[in-house]
Amino acid sequence: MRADAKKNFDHLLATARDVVAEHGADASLRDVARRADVGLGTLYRHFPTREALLDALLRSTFDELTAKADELGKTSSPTDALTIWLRDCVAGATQIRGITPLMMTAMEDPESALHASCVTMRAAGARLLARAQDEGSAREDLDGGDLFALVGALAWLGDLPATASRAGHLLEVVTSAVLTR
Amino acid sequence: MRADAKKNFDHLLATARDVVAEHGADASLRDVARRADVGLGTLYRHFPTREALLDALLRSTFDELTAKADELGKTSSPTDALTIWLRDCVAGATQIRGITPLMMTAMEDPESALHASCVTMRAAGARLLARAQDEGSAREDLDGGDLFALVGALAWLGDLPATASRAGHLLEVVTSAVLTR
DNA sequence: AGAATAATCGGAGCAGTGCTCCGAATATAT
DNA sequence: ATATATTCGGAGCACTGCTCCGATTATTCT
Repeated sequence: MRADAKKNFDHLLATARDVVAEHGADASLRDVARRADVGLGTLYRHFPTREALLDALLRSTFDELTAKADELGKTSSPTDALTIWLRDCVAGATQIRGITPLMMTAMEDPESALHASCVTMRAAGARLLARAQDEGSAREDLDGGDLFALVGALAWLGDLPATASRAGHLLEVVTSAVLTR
Repeated sequence: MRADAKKNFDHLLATARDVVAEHGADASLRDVARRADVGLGTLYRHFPTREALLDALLRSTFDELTAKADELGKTSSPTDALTIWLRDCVAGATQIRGITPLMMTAMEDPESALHASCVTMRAAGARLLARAQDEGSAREDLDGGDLFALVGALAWLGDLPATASRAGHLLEVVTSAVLTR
């Protein structure tokens, strides 16, 4: 990678973080390029799709979440592990406003740049869920996809002004529905 | 209202129903006007905002839902009433793909054409919830807004291809969390 | 009936979007 | 210093929501 290319890449990423923090996941890509003092073509070469850009912004968060799932699976009780991980997961997805629809869509689209991260996270959650189910402390009629859907829905509520303030409480309610004791 | 105006109004509404069924709530309004063989200005005069158009499409459904809530409040047990109404409510909101974000936003914006309908529905749900709470069969730490949020989130899941098939089941899970026995 | 009027129509126009494409600029290798 | 391969940047296309206003037409009045 050429030196100037890397410079632009890094600068774009940093600028994108700001712009996305302000305007959410549907932020204008033109705006990102403008504020990074870079041509639109440059942005699109480094990040061919919006998903690619968002993936670059979220990759570290997502990796931490899957790592944390595995760690919790060893150090905490099945119930605690699920509770904590669900909370962190929702918090992670709430990092970027408006990303939940993209994540859910990416689940079914192998071409999406977000696909891999999402599938990995779903699997990590599924392991925690299975552990709790084996112990008898989680509903049997749920799978990893269901858990992911619930996380997405709760993160979605956290994004909306009308429901953001209650999202935390609703997370508790839903968690209590997943757990059987 | 002039005769030609009424003709266009009705025709626009019918066309909008088709287009929205195909492309969801973010359908191109230009497209609606085109397919109705009507100028763009005509569409915007009859329906100044997208919300106004969607409200016209959903008004009857919403009215039926609030009516049904009141009826269920008299004829069914608190538990049954809530269960049935939640199901119908989600089904109603799933009628138009992508309308849930608009509904949630409308809750907080008195200017929105959808505001009135949404507030009325929330109130209807709140009454059913309160009845169940009085009987001790619903969680005490929920209010009408929470119920509305949960309905919205479930309808949202019903809209997404990745989760649509499990939305029905997740509705059961959430319902069981709202009800305490 | 014919004319005056007021309501309605329809689309040009503006500012914005995502995305592509390619000539110009430039970093790197020779 | 020259040649080459990469990278740059923005013009351009097709679309969007939305406004505005001259032309058209239904209705009313004489």
